[in-house]
Amino acid sequence: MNKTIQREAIISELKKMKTHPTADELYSVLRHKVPQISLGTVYRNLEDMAQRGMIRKLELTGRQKRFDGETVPHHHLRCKKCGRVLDLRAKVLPKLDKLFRDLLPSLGCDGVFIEWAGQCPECRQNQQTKEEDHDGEKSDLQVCALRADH
Amino acid sequence: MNKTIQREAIISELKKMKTHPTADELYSVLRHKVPQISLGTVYRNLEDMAQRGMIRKLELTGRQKRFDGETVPHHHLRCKKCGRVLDLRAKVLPKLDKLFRDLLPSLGCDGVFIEWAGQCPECRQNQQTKEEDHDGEKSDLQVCALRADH
DNA sequence: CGGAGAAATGGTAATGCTTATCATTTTTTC
DNA sequence: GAAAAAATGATAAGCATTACCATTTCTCCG
Repeated sequence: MNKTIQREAIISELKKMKTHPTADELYSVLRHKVPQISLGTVYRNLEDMAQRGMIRKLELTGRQKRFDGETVPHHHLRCKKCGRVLDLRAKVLPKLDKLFRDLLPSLGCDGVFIEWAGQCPECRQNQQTKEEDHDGEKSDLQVCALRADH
Repeated sequence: MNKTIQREAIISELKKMKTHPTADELYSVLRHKVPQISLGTVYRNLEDMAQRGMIRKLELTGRQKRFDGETVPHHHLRCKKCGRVLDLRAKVLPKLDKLFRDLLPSLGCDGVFIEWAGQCPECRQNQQTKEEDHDGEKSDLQVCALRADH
């Protein structure tokens, strides 16, 4: 894999971002630094790098593919309000991973994809502010509509 | 929602199928029964019916959307060999659902998507047959490459 | 260095899946 | 059974991604 300006920019920018960008999101950021870069180059390199394990192509629901500069496995939350994908960290999650690891052979499976759904802290904050404004207004938060189900 | 030949065929055929077909898979089956049906009609109706809860649009990884005539939540396995999506049933799964339901509030989430990965029974069978043929050849089954990780 | 060969790029076209549009047909209502 | 409402088929448009290819950029080695 040769060293090129585009390639270096792609990986360094992705590693900096914490937002698991889609190819076009990364592209629009990169244009500020490497104006002549093309969307095809971004796609091509993201794919190659993911293949080599330098970055991670996320297996998520939804139309567009997302990429992550962090290669250590971790959980993700998709915000139902703003659509962004955020890291989810909690003490129970490593335990949950262990549980799954132990469970897989008995199910005849060798992997599992998990995507959490809810509201990100930011949207939750906005929601609260709104509720304070219209004091007494009902929250539209759906509580625990479990969808571990497909 | 008016009664039409196309609509009746779409829902009855989907309910019969156990393969969680994509829109075009269902379309190619339907053409045998309702030759003049169009792909657009299939898409439109699947979407409408999912909205009304008559059927279920599956939240899965991968390019194409899949639909399920069974509206009761259950787990799915995607076969790494043939790519099909099958129902996954096991005693532990309801317990797992309960665990998730209890866990969600503490994580600040209100839902979770799970997709199991592995080989379907059919492909597993074929694999075994092959191994018997080339007696002693190594299996290429990856054991427990946990991917509860994105 | 510097030139040959290999690899990557940018621009564009093509692909695959899905949604939108709209004139025509079918269904419902009264 | 006619008017109004809804759905259909055919086609075009949209979006995300991949393929293609002439040109440019890298790397290697004398």
